[in-house]
Amino acid sequence: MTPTRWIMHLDMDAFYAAVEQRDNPALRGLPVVVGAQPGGRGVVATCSYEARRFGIHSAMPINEAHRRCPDAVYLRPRMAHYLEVARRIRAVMATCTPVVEPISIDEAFLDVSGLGHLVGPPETIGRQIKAAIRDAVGLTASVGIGPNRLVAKIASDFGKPDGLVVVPPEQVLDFLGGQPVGVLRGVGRRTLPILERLGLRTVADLRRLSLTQLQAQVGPRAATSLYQQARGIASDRVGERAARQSLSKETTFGVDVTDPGVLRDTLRALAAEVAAAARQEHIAGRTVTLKIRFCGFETHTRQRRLPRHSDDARTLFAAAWSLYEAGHWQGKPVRLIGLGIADLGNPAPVQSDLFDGAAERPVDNDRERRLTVAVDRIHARFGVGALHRGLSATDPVDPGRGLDETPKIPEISPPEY
DNA sequence: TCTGGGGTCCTTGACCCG
DNA sequence: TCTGCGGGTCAAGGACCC
Repeated sequence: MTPTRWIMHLDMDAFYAAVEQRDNPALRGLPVVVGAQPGGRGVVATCSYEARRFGIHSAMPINEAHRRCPDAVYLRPRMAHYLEVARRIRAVMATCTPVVEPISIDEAFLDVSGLGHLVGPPETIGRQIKAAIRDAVGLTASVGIGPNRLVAKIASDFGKPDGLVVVPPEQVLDFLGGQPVGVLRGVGRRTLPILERLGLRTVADLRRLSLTQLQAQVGPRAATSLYQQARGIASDRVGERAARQSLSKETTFGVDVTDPGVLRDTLRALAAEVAAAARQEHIAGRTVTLKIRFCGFETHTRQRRLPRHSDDARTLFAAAWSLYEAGHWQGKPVRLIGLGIADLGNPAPVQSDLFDGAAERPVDNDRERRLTVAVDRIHARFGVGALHRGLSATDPVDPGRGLDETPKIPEISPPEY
């Protein structure tokens, strides 16, 4: 008989907001919203449980949150600080079990199957790790433990905040059956109304449908996934995260932009960021994607396949800019612009300017560095977002548009969170 | 309500080729 | 030469997640 696997899902409670409340006792007990600043464009990254009582939640437009609770404390995220706290939490997890798979900054799966004879039953393991995290960083975590990832994840959500829920194998069907269908992976804004229209509100309801019936409603892939999840069938593997498939950077303008010069400069800066990140990870992209969003949230993507893998900012920019020009969108107000690479592989040994007709040439790391330094200088001097306010992320090797000139700062607000 | 940023995966349609 | 078909690839969009 196969021994029971015990998979733990650990999720920090209202992580960013909890860190802020921990660091500043004056915020404790108050509604705290971390994300964009009210008045601008942006959303709630996370909020304290006090704020949730006003109906505020993650991903809600920040102005809607402000309408619901104007007296809340609105804070910008301090990502570097949260990452440091997360690093300490990971260190605690690593002392518990070597099999840890971080999912995001504030959650992870742990395989605790082998700890029974060392520590005790799953409840004891969960209690110990929660206490260790509280001792180390002064924050609460919610823990779910079950025979697989699906059950562990739903269990940790179920117990929030500061929860500890253990679901043994024999109770999986009962536990899942009472959950709303929305807890299943893949049931979101689109799929939920389809299921609700069929009168399927709980996972137990979903189990009444055959696989064929489900396929007719949501398509073959989603149906198979939902069919299995509803019966508690899911992976119990915990390990390394899958290799990265793509890498991208995008930015939303404070006010829609029509000036092609601003779009061009922004795209150039994004290409530099993507290239720098790619180089740091020793990867390169064969496919370049331009993402563009107009007013009204009309979003388009355009892709171009390069002759070879590239991590060169000029090559990425040239490809993306050619896609923009080919789109015939000139003059349309742009809300967001982004650049990404996919079809990842190793950087080609010799880079070339694939789109500007230049002969093959080695990577100009120094030029790349100068461009990055230039972006940093603009940010340091005029604040992060200066580029998006319309200040040119101009090529520092171009003396005609030097950084030491007094820049014009158009009345465009910086991008929100 | 008017919606960030960075991802993954899936579906669909166009196109090419045998 | 034309047509149909199926498979592979690519591009675009969408759904979803954190």
